[in-house]
Amino acid sequence: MSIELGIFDPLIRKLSSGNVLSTRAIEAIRQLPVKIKTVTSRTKVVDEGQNITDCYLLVDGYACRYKFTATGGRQIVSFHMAGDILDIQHVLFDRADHSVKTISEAALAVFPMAALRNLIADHPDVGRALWRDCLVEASIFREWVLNVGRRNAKVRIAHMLCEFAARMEAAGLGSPADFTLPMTQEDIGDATGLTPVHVNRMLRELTEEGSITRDARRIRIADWPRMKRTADFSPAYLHLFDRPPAEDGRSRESDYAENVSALAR
Amino acid sequence: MSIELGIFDPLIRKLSSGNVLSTRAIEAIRQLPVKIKTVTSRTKVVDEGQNITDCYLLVDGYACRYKFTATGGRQIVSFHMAGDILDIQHVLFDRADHSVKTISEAALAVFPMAALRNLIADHPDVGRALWRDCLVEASIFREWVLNVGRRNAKVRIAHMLCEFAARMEAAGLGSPADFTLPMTQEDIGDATGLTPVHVNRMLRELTEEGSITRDARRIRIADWPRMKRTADFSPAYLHLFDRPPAEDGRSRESDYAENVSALAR
DNA sequence: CGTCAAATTGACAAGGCTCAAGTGCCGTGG
DNA sequence: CCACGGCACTTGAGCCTTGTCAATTTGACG
Repeated sequence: MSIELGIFDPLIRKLSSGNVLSTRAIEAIRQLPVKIKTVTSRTKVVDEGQNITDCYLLVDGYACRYKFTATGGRQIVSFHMAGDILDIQHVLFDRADHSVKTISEAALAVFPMAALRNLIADHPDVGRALWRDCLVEASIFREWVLNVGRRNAKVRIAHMLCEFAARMEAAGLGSPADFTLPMTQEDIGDATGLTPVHVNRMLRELTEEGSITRDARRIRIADWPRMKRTADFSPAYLHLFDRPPAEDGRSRESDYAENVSALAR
Repeated sequence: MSIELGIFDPLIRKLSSGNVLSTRAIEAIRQLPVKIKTVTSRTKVVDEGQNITDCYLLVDGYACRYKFTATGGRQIVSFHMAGDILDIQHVLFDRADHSVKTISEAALAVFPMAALRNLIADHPDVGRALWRDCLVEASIFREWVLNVGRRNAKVRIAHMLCEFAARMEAAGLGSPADFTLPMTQEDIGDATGLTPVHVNRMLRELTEEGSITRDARRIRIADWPRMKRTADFSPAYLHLFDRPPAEDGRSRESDYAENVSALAR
């Protein structure tokens, strides 16, 4: 993939699902004054407490957001992939309430937050699309609270893997049949509130059951229907196939994609 | 409190913090065509999977949002108080991904979601304020993931109580010295991912240490500084005292309240 | 071929859950 | 006014899921 050409395509793709973006707005996004930065794995992008002036769009690779307890426990609160803005909340906040780092080699598009604010002021539909994206993220956070709060270790890990796979497919980065997931077992533990040791035990069980396969430190979902069942996973909360709500009283009849993948079933 | 007069005041108060709302916008909010509904405790307001056409503003009392696992485990993902819109995400979603119910007697202001959409289209500052409010909520969800994922039972419960107290003070509903919290021990368990039995044991410990007092099924925070310490609670993630970010390149010098309460320290 | 991070495995400990049996408070009906 | 019923709260005993600690193996890469 040529980085120069399609930097904003995954973002635009995402913002256009569940929303209608004007071609003017799409053009304005493409005109954002970006610099491309390529970084190694485990590079910190945002630091908790920091004042934010730049906006980071993940163009390639993977990242996560995380927080710490006073005793040093780390909790990953979300994973990110191409097309995700890593610090969108700083459009309206001045200070970071959590940190962000890459979990693989990654390419980032950096531009001034002020440019994004101006773009939103000129194009309300972009603001609406970004707001919607934040609402999807909030829905995912709710599911994570449920996941960590009420599911046991195996289900919890399986659910996290399913969600990541579903989001990757939705982002056009692969199909569940042949996923390889980028995170380490420690990352999985930090995301699910478990120790890496116990993650390892549960991954072994999932492997023995035939739900996943593992080689070269990469996890692959081998049996999606089975995995989905053990994971208690139903992707409605990702709002991937929602229609845009009617703008006002009138209901809007669009040729909205009935393109419901295997994931949604 | 006269319900007829001040229905929207807590909401407007909240939206005006960290944002500048025009007087026109405030007037438009006050003109929303509402019906007041008073309901008993444990009344369902929104049901998962439901199509949403109405918007519910909590005027008085308390509510929570929750989800279930396949095995029937309930997880509360947030608590709400006067001034909170209970289903704001349905401005942009057509389908509820979780349920909402009251946890006390409550008064609700109901109006068509379409009216809110029109209001936002006419007043971008209202949209921005609501977006910001959703971002604060997302930040709270992140903290809950951390809380449930990485803190032990006692700290977890203490943290949840501190957060609720801080939000109540910010909403003008009392000061930490004399809070009474509305939720049952089962609610606390469902919010923290614990069983009610274990919640009871931890509350006893917190009581014996002098952090809280309890009578007539109400919990009161007795020693705020101590409680804050055991809870690992620092309220930055609530974004209560953030300044509004500069709209564009220019930095904005407003007489923004330096009114930092005991909670922030 | 040495180094380092990630993964793996075992033995043991413990935090939190389950089950079970109460107690206390409060509203309701007789 | 009192008895009853229901719900929330309490408490104890034993178990189980997950954590802790420690040692070892594997794989990637210079």
